[in-house]
Amino acid sequence: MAAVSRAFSPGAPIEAEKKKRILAAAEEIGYISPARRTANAIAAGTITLVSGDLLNPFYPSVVDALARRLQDSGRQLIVYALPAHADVDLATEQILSSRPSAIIVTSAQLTSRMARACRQHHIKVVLLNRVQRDIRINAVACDNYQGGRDAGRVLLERGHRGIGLIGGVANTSTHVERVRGFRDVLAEAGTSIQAQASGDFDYQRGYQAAESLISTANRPEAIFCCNDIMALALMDAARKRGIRVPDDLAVVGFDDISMASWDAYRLTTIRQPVERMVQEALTLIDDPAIKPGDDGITRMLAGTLVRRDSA
Amino acid sequence: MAAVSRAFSPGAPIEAEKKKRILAAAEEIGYISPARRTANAIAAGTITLVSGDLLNPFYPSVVDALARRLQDSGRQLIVYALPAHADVDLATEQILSSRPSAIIVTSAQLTSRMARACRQHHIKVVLLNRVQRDIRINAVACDNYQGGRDAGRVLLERGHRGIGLIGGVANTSTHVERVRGFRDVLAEAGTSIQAQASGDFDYQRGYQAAESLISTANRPEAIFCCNDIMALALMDAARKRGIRVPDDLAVVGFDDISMASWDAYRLTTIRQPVERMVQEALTLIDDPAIKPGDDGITRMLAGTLVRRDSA
DNA sequence: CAACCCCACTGAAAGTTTTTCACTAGATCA
DNA sequence: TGATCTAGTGAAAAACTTTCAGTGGGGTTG
Repeated sequence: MAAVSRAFSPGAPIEAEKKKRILAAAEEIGYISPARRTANAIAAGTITLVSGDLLNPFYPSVVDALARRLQDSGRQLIVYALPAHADVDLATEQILSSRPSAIIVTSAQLTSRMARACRQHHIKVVLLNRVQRDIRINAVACDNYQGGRDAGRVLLERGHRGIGLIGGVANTSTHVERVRGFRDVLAEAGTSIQAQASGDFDYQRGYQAAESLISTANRPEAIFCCNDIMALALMDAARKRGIRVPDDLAVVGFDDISMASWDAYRLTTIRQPVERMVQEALTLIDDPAIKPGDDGITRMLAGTLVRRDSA
Repeated sequence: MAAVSRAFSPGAPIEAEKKKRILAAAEEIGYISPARRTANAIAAGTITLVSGDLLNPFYPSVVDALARRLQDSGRQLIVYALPAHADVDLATEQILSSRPSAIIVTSAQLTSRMARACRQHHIKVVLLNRVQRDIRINAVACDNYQGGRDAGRVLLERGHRGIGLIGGVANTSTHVERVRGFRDVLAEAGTSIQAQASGDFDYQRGYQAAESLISTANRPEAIFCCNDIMALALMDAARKRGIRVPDDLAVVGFDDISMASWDAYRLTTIRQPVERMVQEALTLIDDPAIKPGDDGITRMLAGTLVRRDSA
């Protein structure tokens, strides 16, 4: 049928109504036009990474690890950079238009609309370094709760009282879980968070949050920062005021970005196993037993406490 | 002819020799199979970035800027991560197999073999932050020579004698030009580089190079580092030895990565105009007057001296 | 107001490309 | 050594796209 061919050729002259009916019928019987077939074949070797925050050094390390692994298996990595704090909806159309075999979302909020669209198109989705309870979706993350506990334990061990917290973006699992673990371990020791500020997971805001915490009369003796960038900002803010780390102020971060090991900081932090997280994400994607429509599987990997000099 | 169809279908059973003859004949008469036509159409909206050093924070800022711009024009960014110091040849096959409309190479050595292959396939290539004299190819770069001069001028202005240099990877234009500009401006002032070490453009090696320079009896009063990461390493090494910056040692870097502005460093550096470099690269790619086979056009953009506290 | 033209859309038919099928020749293995 | 397998083949069938010659509004002109 000529009309069918026309329905599948973008720009061909065909009545919108008829085209819609043809497309619907095609969907029904599972017909795929040859053009789409080749497009699918190409896209099969392609994985899209959607990242919201490439300027935080943690995420480039993810991009790097992912790109290398995909290259090893002859596949390609498409990178989408979202504006900070944006959810994925904005780019849904564009991301789906390339019909990748899978999408990895990191540092960004997935929406149920997008999740539905991906299921419909049989595209696997894996959240990396995020877990979302509102949507049933595959996810790989570091055990943020345990990491938060470890951070708390380090600070308690050293006998600190007056413990503060610099949080990240409130509605992210990375923030929520880390804080929950931290708070729980303090509670078990009969204490609690004395002062708290939000640093939005970035340096500038982290710096502001740090200042607000350490400029008060009874400033905390120890502060847990929900990621390393904010911890480094805190250390910078402390240095500026002549507050010595760790003597006057103990600092623990989370991620173990490369700067954390630099001499200027020597930050004690929880290392996320980036390589293994990427590997797990690809395992979820490559496992044929896991279907795009399946319920969410969450793979939790343990972080490692890295003791340096800041706590 | 069935054989023709098979010649164009990857994986179809056909003798290699026959396939080659068919493809050659097709090339001759300008025949393109429908499958390849759709493949080309898809690839037209795609640009491949080949990067050698995503772990240096300068390059993620390039990825970010590039991804955003491409998204705005409805295109996609494929990222290839090369092992450090590798040339592009390793990945040539894989990179070309996706037939992107253009390739942007940053922080990696292009080979003439790859350049030839791209020309053959009508794929535009732009070098970003690199210039190669051995190959006629389009390039966009910051004016590294002028940047080197600016760095030298800053150190001379402050009356420093005993000026040192920490270089990057020796055979890169970024290293060569920056050093040349730096050396020239010193020579014009009747002085020269007193001590020099190579830091390979990365933190660890930069740290080692820094130690070798500042642990000598008559250590330099001022050091120019060919990129920011090495400058930060130098500052860390200096701090460890109790050498105060800028009082005992002035430091100038190059790039203006985000950490350079952090309170721990406040590094004086030459800012590369990343956004404009990316924009220029895309202009070169999108300008239909510039053909893939053309001689290399080099667009040089001025860097900006950013004076902070380190010099 | 009717004749005319233009245009988007169409099915039939022609053209093109892919897939299937039946077969062959060489490689592999018990 | 014979059975079996595999990669490769042309012919034919099937699938798909493009061309072509309408067709029937909707507007425009005489």
